[in-house]
Amino acid sequence: MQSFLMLLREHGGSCSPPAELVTLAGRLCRDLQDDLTQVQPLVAAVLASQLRLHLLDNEHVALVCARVLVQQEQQQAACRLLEGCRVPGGSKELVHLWNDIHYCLAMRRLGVVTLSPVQKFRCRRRNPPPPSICPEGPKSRNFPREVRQTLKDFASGVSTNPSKAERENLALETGLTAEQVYNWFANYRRRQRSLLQHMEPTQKVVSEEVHSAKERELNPLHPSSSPHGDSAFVGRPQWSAGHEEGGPPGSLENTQASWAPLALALGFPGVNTVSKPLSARSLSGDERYLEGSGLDSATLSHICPGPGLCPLAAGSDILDPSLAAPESWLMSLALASSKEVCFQSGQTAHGHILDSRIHPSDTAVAMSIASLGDPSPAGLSDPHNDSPQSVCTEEGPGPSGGRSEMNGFLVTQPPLQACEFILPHSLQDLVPAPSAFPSPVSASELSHPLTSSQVQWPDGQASCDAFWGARMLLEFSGGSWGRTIPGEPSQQHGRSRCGLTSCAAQVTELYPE
DNA sequence: TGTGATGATTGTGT
DNA sequence: ACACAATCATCACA
Repeated sequence: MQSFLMLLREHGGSCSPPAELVTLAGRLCRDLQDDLTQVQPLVAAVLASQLRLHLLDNEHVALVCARVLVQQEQQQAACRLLEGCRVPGGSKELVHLWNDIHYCLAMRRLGVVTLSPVQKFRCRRRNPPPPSICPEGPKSRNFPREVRQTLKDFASGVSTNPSKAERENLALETGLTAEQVYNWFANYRRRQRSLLQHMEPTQKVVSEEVHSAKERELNPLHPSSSPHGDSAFVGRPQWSAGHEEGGPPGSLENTQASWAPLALALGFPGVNTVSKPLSARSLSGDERYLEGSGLDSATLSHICPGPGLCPLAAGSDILDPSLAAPESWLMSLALASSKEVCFQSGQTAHGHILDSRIHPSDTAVAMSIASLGDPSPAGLSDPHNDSPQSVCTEEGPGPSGGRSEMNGFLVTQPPLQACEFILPHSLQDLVPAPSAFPSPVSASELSHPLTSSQVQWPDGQASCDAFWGARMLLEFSGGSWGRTIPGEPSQQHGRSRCGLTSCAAQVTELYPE
């Protein structure tokens, strides 16, 4: 201290201090910053010196001098000091002190001894730190819009529960830390759950449907098994337990596939089911396949010829026998394996064929709607115009140009490959495999949620498959699904996120020529 | 200024 | 290490 004071006197008249003097002042202030009484002579000498502006450019010197001024009730002088210094790169501690000074002034003005967090925040907003100590200016605490969009896209398209590797990738992609990515998804999951709880009525409708579907499986004669038993679902395809009677599962004539098992597989209540560890296996794949699909071995041999088809290779405890719908069961199966499952679930009442593929090992979600009847690049013409029975209804006006936006998802590339196998609802309903499928549209093209008006909803008599396709599109895009049936007071609607971890799905709705 | 959204932190349980 | 709930602090917006 003494040597510093001597050195300061020596160079007091010069226009710039030697580096040694500044370094010494900084070190003294850093070492003595917790003892303002001891450092007071230094502060007095610095503030009285012509070299003070140079010395105050040192963070520690400025901090100590401002603190001493505050201690002496000279808040305004402390603020002028902080405004006058030029600390390279700024200083968090100086900003902190700046804020503390203004909290103090605000408390005096308000006659209170403490400020609420909001009051502090508004105090900071009214008194932003000067560029001298915060050159970059106040920055938003929120992540940039693009970053949040990236995270949202991943959450709605791939998984709300990314693996460590996925989080690290996202961190690289967004410039966040892996911890921030982790926090974001934790908050996201929590807030989605909270949101769903607030949407209790909707959730209730869906869960009731799940319940009644299970009941119908157990007891086909149960009153609720009537397709018209629930006004909320009038006109909606229903699942019946046709395969329980030993026959093929659900022919189109007398049975319609169920939403409920699909909901289980797609992530309504079933998210946990699908995301359980895949290691535990108690049944062989064959056993599981038979048990889960409800299909007999003859049917199996008919539907399992395709390369890459996994069912017999993958048994897993994640499979819930209640997921008896072939589609949902296969989806579970695909998750249990690391291979691709491709299945085509049948033809709808309007001749629509829904093809679905699951690519568990792919982290991207791709999906497309294709029109085999219109393979032109235009692909954008509406294939549904030829289907007068199809109705496209919505709860309100969709976004302008919504239809064409939907068309934007119609595949414009020529069909590429043959489908690998067909899973009919019954052997009688077996539909000849289309010769080709289009390639999927990149997930990035689904970066915004679709609306109900942007997918083709089949009419109320159509098979579940077409509903499923439409709904999957909405859900994979992060949108909610909704459908109003003309003449019916109630709506079908819901919101869910696909719970397919590290899984990509392609849903292709095809129209035979 | 009130309010809802958002990011982070902490504590608990597995 | 992770999931989760509760909570806090911060922020944008009406």
